[in-house]
Amino acid sequence: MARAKQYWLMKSEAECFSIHDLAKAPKQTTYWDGVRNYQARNFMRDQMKIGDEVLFYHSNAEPSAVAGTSVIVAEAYPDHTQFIKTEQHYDPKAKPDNPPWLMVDIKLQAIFAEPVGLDVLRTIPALKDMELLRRGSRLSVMPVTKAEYDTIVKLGQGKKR
DNA sequence: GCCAACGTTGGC
DNA sequence: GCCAACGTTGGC
Repeated sequence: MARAKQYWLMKSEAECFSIHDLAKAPKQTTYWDGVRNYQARNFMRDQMKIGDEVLFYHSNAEPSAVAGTSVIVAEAYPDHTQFIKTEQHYDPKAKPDNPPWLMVDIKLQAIFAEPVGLDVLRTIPALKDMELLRRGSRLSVMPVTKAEYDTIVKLGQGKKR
């Protein structure tokens, strides 16, 4: 039996790589490099599958917000940037025969008509248990429930007024 | 294996 | 730019 689709939230600094950069990328697809946290890596390595849907979150943004959705199009494989000295996320301890850091590929699905800001997320009772909203939460890749995902997508599509 | 020091994330 | 919270490092 097919495994149930899972839902995720991935953070990117809007200044660094925004959903608009993804929209301009070839095939509207990119590799998600730079994850250097074991918990986040383990989510990608062990649980992320092709077809899983992802909330694209802008951190350190004005305002910080979920900006849209994307879909996993390649499962975890070695992140080549860990071996490149000039890369921001270069890891001098990474061994090519056993690379610790992985990445996935994501493809744009939709840019929200109305980005859903952190302040809005905090006001929604159905979202109160989200990892993102936990005090001190710093994970850059984290699971969300289908209910949370659907709630945020609905907000992002915007209401007719 | 403890834990202090340090570095990073990310909201504000 | 500040700083709280957290992860990582390294001395012991």
